Amino acid sequence: MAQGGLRNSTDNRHKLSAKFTIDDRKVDPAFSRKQKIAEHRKSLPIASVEKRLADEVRNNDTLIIVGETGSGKTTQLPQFLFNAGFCRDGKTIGITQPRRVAAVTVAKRVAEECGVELGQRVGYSIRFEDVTSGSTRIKYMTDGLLLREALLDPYLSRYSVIIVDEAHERTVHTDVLLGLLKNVQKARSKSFNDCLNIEKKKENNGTLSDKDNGIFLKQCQGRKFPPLKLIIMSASLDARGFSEYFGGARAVHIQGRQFPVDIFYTHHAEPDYVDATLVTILQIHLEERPGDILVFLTGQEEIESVERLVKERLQQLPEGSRKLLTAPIFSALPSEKQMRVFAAAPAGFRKVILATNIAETSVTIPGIRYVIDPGFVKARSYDPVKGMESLIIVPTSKAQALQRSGRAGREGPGKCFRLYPESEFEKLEDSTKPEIKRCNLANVILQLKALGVNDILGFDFMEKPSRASIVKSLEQLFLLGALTDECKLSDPVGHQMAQLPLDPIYSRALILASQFNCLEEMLITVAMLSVESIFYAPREKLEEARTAMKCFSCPEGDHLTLVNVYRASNEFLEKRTVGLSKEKNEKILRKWCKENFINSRSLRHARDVHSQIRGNVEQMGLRLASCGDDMLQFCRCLAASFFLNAALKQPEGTYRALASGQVVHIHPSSVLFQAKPECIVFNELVQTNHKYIRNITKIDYLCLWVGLIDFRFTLGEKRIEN
DNA sequence: GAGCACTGC
Repeated sequence: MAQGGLRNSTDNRHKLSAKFTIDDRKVDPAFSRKQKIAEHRKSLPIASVEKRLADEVRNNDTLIIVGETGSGKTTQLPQFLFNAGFCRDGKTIGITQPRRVAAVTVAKRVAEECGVELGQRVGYSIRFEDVTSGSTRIKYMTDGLLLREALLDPYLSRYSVIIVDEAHERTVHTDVLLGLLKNVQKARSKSFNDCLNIEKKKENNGTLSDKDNGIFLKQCQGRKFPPLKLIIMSASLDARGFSEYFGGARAVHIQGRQFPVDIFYTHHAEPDYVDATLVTILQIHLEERPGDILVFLTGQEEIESVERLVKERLQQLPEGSRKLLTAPIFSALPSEKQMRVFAAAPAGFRKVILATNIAETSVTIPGIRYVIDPGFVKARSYDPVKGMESLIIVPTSKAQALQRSGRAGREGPGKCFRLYPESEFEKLEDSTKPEIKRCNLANVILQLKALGVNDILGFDFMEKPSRASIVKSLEQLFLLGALTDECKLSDPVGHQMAQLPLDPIYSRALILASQFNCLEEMLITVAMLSVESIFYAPREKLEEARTAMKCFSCPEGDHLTLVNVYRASNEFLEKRTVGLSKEKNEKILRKWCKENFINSRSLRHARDVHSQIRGNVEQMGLRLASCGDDMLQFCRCLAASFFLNAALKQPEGTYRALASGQVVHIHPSSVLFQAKPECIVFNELVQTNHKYIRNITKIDYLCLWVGLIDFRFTLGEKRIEN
């Protein structure tokens, strides 16, 4: 099997692959591809420790693996465990990823390496897409999806091993999952030991006490669960936190394969990092050897302004030095435009990619040799007292700076220019604050309650959110009717809300809408509110975009405007695409979106969410009716669901949010930006330059009270039932 | 007068 011996060093890898490239011409391409894959697998740093790793997993119920970039841990470890017999008895190895793309691409790669069809032995499962079957033994999935699975199968009984990958990113889902897995692991070992004891007793004297029987039935339901093996994989060098959390679990380190990256710092702090960025881009372009540049900026506005400035400065250079192309990338950019960053620059040209932190982890761009890191990031934080989120620009952490510089060493040696002095680097936080400590917890709490965790304040989080934050979210859930006076999930409202993959306030709106006879409209509304920016207005076509938006705009506000967009897209599809293939359909819809300045990725996502949620509410038996032209009915329902987000106009034209008393401004993207009605409900409050409220609908002041009374009535009803 | 990045049976 190991022909030519196992070689790990980078040099050998290059020699081997070069040799096989030449041989390709003579042999069957499929065969040579197989050979190449086999050689690649053997060359990975992790390959030489296959047996050791399998032993470690066999001997430790929990294992922390620190694997540097390029170690091959994500693709190889599940295969090693499969080969070592961890899937006997039809059990599955589950690997979670924070992002959908990663789950899909890794699963495809591993299926190919195993030489099996995707969805058979190797598969993936993400929202809207399940490519697994009864024979799937290696299953890649998003961490959010595994959390949802736990609602149905609290012991996660089909899994023998669960691998939590990219745990260092510390997303909310990862953190909740870690706490949950810790409990599942405990419960499964207990059930296993109890079963063993009971079986021993049976063998010895054939009698069982009632207590034993109770445990046997309750915990094992007639079968014993084998202990759950847990593997936490992280790319951060510090495994201590994970190890301590899992009771001093063993940690192993796997070397990576990265090319060296030289780090440069400035001598002094830069007063204007945008200007410093500009100077550095041009300096690299004029003085360094060929290779593309990746620049990390904080947001769309900054990216667009740097792009403009680069173009201006280039005009001042001699003609021969102007061969520099800019390519922006950020999440809200339509996919067609995002694709431009992946296209190679024409011969003689250098490409400079201006990116948000989307390029830190989510997308990998080939050809990068230089990274410019001004050292800032736009981050979300949450103030539980004000109930307000904010998006503010803050310095990166050390780990983030490291991740960014690593982007220059994917294909060869690179350089990273940090636009701050080395002394400043030392002052940075080691790692970014986990998301769970800076977001609204209503959703997390609802999920935990549904999983049977009643004492949220006592839940064993790796890093516990503040008491204030937990209490605020409990209060919000109570006000929405999801929790009873005893802080238990209410029946049926709380259980229904937990079942819906939506923000609790949206779930509540859907349940109310079935009583207001406008569930059809509310379904569309929450689907559209659940996705990122439906409208896309590039700076250079702002006027055109505004005109396009007017066609959909509804005087009542943004919610019904979104409904109009959704319905218009539906009508368009029904008229134009009868009998066309799915691909043609997609294409023609993308064209329609472009003409109407709508982000087709967002609309597509909203359509997926809509069809999923419609299935959910139908299953719950909610009444799917339309209010037709009776806008008042819809607005009353909005008022009743979003009463926590009501605001009143003040004499100066600003608004006061009723729940928190804060002064807020209508976001300029709202159709009501100029109309300024007296009484409104809003979808979200986010502080950027101002405290902005987004997605707003005008309501009658009376509606708000009627809504509140309706709400109290239903709450009262619920109490009586309880 | 303006939108970091992810995710959900």
